[in-house]
Amino acid sequence: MARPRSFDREHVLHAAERQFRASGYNGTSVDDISAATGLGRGSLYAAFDGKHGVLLEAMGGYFARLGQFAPKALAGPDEGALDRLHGYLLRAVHGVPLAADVPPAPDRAAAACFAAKMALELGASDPEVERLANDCFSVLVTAVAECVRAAQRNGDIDPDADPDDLAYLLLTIIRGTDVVGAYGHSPARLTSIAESAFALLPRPRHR
Amino acid sequence: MARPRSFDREHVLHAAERQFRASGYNGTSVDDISAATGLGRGSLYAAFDGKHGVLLEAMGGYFARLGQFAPKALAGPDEGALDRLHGYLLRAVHGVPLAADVPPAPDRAAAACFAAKMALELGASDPEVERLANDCFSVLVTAVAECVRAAQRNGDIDPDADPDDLAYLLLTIIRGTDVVGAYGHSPARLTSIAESAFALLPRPRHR
DNA sequence: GCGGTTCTGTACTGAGTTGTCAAGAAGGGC
DNA sequence: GCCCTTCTTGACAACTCAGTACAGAACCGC
Repeated sequence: MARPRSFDREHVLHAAERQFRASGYNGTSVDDISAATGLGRGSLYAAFDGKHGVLLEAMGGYFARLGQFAPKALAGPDEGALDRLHGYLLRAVHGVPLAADVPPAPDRAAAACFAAKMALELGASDPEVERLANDCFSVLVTAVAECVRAAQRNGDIDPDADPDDLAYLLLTIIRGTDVVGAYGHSPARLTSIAESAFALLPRPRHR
Repeated sequence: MARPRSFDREHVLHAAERQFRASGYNGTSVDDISAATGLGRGSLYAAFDGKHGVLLEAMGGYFARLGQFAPKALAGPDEGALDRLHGYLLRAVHGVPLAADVPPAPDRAAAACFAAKMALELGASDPEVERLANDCFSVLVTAVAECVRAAQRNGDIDPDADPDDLAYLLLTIIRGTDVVGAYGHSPARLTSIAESAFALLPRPRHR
């Protein structure tokens, strides 16, 4: 029996995420968020807990999104595992889109993994962000490692290789393209890096 | 016939670099720089051109430092090239030190490549920084590619592999560890990533 | 349609920010 | 030892920022 909220919480967090990813945390003011979301300051402070609260919740939403889409892109039958890995790698080096159906931002630095950008900007001075960011990374590592195991079962990747080590390495490469992309390199260069990485995957020895 | 400058320009840029790398660009105020360098505001604005000018000059110094030390670590006779590459990789994943004789910062995010941090934080909105950062990257890619070529001549790396592609990939991995390190992963994990990458280098096919 | 509760927008405060300026200090040439 | 030039210092004004408080609007149940 009270006035209902007039905004969509997820939509607001989405807009905030876009802003943070475009301008960084310290480069974004509450007024920027207010303008991007259309919400007044009062509502922002009531619904979230100020700027930092918005960041944490936006990162939480990002984490949930990753946890939903990455496994979906990588999980499946053993036969297609290597192909899925290939496709994932090729897509991932071009950034993380805001939503599944929109292309990543044209500015590659703004398309970089939200968690990566925040973790690198805020560093160890913000343990909450560091942990959330690491959670995002772990979800991806787990999904990739599972896909590697599937490819191994199918005889496409050397069974002696450690799937977790391989997953860490692949994710490190993907995060690296966030940085290399920020230097202004062309998408073609990033694709080339992805292909080089894929070509070096350890194949089974015989046959 | 005028009063000489009482501070060492390089020393000031060094302190500013440390500050920027620790707190990011937007997270660093002119007062922070002033405190870190011991210089007053007036001197800062006279000697450099405000905060942004200090950043550009600090990045210039960083670039010069890279251009001097990275080739020194990687260049040499063909025989030891693979070993040098291995050693470089193992060191690089733990960050870029402020000077050759000091260890990288304990906070891995603050030890990340200066250029990488600034490029990712400021993105395409600051073309000068983007270009300077890319210059830093290019110096490293060139040095690594040259070392790969030396290893190829020595029969330690598959001669069919493209040394430039390999160098891009290796540098992407190193930059990736800047991000993964910022997530809070242990140095041991970063070392393990470096070793995995090294193990996947394409070796010559027959013997 | 009325009351009560919650949401919304805006104005305000105090702290922190950048860039400038003027007055004083310091050193070299003569 | 004096003068001129440059450097240095600290203070200043204008502005932006984060967070708060208050007044008004909207909606639900009855």
